[in-house]
Amino acid sequence: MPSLTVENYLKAILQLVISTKSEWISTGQLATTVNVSPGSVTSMLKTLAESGLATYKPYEGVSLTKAGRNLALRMLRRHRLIELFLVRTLELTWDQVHEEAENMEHAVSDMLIERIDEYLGRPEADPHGDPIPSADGYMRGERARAVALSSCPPSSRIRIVRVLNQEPEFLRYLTETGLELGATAIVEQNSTEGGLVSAKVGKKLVSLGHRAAEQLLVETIG
Amino acid sequence: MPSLTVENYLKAILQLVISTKSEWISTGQLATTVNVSPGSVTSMLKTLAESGLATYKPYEGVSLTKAGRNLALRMLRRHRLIELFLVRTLELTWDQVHEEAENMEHAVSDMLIERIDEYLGRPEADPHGDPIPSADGYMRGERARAVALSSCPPSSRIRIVRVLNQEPEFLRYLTETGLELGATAIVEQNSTEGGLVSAKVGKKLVSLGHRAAEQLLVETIG
DNA sequence: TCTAAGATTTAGTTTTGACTAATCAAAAAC
DNA sequence: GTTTTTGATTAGTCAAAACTAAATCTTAGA
Repeated sequence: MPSLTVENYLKAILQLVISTKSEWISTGQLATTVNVSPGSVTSMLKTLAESGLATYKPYEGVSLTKAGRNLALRMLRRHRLIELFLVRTLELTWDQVHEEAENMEHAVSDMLIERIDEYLGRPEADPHGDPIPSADGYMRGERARAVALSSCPPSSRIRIVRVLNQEPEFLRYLTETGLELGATAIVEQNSTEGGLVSAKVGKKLVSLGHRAAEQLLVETIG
Repeated sequence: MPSLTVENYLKAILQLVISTKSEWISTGQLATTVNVSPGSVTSMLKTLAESGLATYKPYEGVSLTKAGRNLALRMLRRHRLIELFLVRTLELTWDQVHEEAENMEHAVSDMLIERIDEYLGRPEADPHGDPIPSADGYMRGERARAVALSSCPPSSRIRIVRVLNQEPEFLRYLTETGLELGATAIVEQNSTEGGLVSAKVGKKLVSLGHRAAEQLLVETIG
């Protein structure tokens, strides 16, 4: 039975693999994302390697083994199902559930997760649009069609399908401006120079920094 | 922020205080209930005393301070609300929820517990009939009127209001025989010598050992 | 009152996962 | 092709919480 700490490392590695689109993750990257000193990461990587959960090459980085990847996917599945469950039953908002799920994901049984999945009707995505891995470790579509809002030219008609940044403040800002999941908008302006994207959401004109617009994945419609 | 381990010790102490009706708990009792060696308990008791959560007298035992008692009550509250929440939303059975709540109780925020309490309509008891402490640390009625089934004379009409033993096998046995929470029955026989209590539940005659009958708290009716 | 049994405490280890500081490798800059 | 900078690893500590075995206290029995 892997410890909570091991579970968190594996999840972090997988998330970096996905977001950087590279198999190998450096010690430093991992140290920042799990918020721990580089030395601690090195020693954990040896532990993971010994348990057959990861492959570790000194000075090169880590990559997940099949077993490690499965465990990481399992954590992602738990996390996302729990998030959706809390939204559906207790009507928590999308900015409240990430933190909560972060803790709960280590404390529930497989049976409970299965029940939650059933209760929710085998959903495909969590409240931020993140896809939910299936029980057998398959991640149904990383939303192939979705692109970052920051890459949409003016006058694109778009629908928000996923938000990568889960910081509560950011999400609350999106809620305020009407940029919720599923909301549609028309890009008005997108200047790399100005570092700014603006879009019409309903009657309001909303502006976002380029950095923020990268965190919003959208589908073009119409 | 108290560790998961500290939370468990405090909860165990409080439960022993309640069940033995004595303020002071011995090292040995505690060691058995938290399933740890006596030496480990001694050192934890010193830790608890240092944090102001308990009073420790060598060779005499522990008792909880106000702070320790409040923390323990908070854990009981969490545990019991989570149990009921799982039964209500996911339709888990009363024999499944104890173990689950045991893990989850350490992993949820106060906000979440508050939400669950609200969602459930501020319930008074969990699926086993155990009373739920209020948020301000008050335990509404330890069911003053309830008595053990083992103490009921023949021909008493009774209703089951609480089950002390939460082992899944025991609870499943009760479910099978119809001795669920709220069920009514008539005591047929209760012989201390034979060490056996039998009662009519609906049309069935059910027999229990004395030890088991002590775990069922009932109200007399009619 | 003394002693033996039973419970409790102490002392010393172990494991896990973190830290810092020092060293070492690799990449970049000159 | 050195040198510098950056990043990674090692070595040594620390804290929490468990363990075992030895020592000590309490108490009940003789």
